[in-house]
Amino acid sequence: MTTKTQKSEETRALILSTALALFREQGFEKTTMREIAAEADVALGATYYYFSSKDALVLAFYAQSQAELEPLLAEVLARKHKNLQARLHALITTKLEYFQPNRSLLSALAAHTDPGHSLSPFSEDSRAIRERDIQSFQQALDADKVKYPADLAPHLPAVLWIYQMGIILYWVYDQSPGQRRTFRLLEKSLPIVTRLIQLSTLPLMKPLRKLTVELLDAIYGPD
Amino acid sequence: MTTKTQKSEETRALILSTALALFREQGFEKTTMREIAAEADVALGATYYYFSSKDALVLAFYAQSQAELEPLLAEVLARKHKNLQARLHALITTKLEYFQPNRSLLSALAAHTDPGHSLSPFSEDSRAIRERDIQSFQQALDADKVKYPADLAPHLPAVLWIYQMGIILYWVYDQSPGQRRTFRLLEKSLPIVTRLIQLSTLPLMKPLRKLTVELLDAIYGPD
DNA sequence: GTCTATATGGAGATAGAC
DNA sequence: GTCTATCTCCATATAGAC
Repeated sequence: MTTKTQKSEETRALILSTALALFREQGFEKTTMREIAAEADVALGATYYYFSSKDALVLAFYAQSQAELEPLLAEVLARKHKNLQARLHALITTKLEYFQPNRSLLSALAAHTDPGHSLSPFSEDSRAIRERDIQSFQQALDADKVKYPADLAPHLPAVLWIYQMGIILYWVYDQSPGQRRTFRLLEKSLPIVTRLIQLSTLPLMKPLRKLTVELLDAIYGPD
Repeated sequence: MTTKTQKSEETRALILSTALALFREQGFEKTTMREIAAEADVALGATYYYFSSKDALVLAFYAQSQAELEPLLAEVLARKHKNLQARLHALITTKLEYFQPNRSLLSALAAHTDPGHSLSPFSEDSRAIRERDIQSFQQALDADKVKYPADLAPHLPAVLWIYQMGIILYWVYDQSPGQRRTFRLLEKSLPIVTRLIQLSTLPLMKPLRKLTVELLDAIYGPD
């Protein structure tokens, strides 16, 4: 049965890698399940046996990517960056570089804002991936000795994650050569984000911070 | 030929209203083009003759909605609100109320972040609608005698429009009873938005504002 | 458990009737 | 120009072979 399981694992891997190659070459929409099956030399049904839908292939890619990214991100966080801004910059650019070859595939993921859609970054299906990803921002924040306001601090990782998702979304659809608009966006927005976090500690900002925390509680709190 | 044109116009209207009714009843995804054609008593091809795709029906709905909304929004803006916050609140709630019966249909619009997809609020196809909509925020800003910083002012309508789109997106997928979470989100976020705009006039905020304007220039500027 | 052959039903395209 | 009948291709489902 080891044999069987192993053979199965190989078939699964073959189908996934074939699919990813085709997605890369022709894009997600253009590639059909029939093509994937034919190219991998299995019947169409076999493809569905391993991946219950075309979307499931993308989800598998997403999960695999996150697993491969984890050590890369850990390594990035282990480096001695001079401040939060530098760490965030390193985290985000590492991800963009990693996803570069499959940029068009990511659009299949980014295309869905509907939290009910399994491919949405906000869906239940991608919850585990999302929570791990948010964790990396927690670490980026914790690497500083600086104290963030107690009321705001618990929300910051999720806020930074949303910021990152915005950047990635922009990048996915960025048609400029080498996606240079995205990098300009990153260079311009990152200082604002970190500056705002710094400002939030000022007594003058107390009222605005209070409003912001209330807003975040409303978003993440119960109905 | 008046007859012909008129008959045609009637068929078109019939197909559109039939489609919208079905979308309302069963949702966008569940409704098939075949059903629409059958219910409207025309051949499938006729439906495609008037609307080149299922998405085109939604776009037609969007355009029609915007046309119907325009006088409503003008009326709202004509009322004497006490400040920007009140005007924005009125604008946004008016839209939400108007779209209430077709909330699920809006998800077909909101589902696409891809600016290349015609149903995206950022697409070329919806540019005219978008620009008119941004105009209403321009008017909401102009109704005040207050001067906004000259560097930031030109960007404010588009920024407020994005804020509105965020609220609408949240509303579309809000599963809480009566979408009360969205209204809480609106009550909590609107003061922050207007407060930030006020703060932006402070000399202390000059550096941050400068960064923000640079960011906006990068977003809306050329490649 | 793994996989094949075949079926279903839908979006969209098209040739041509009127 | 308006519309019908029909076709193609696709995602997905399923019965059952091995």
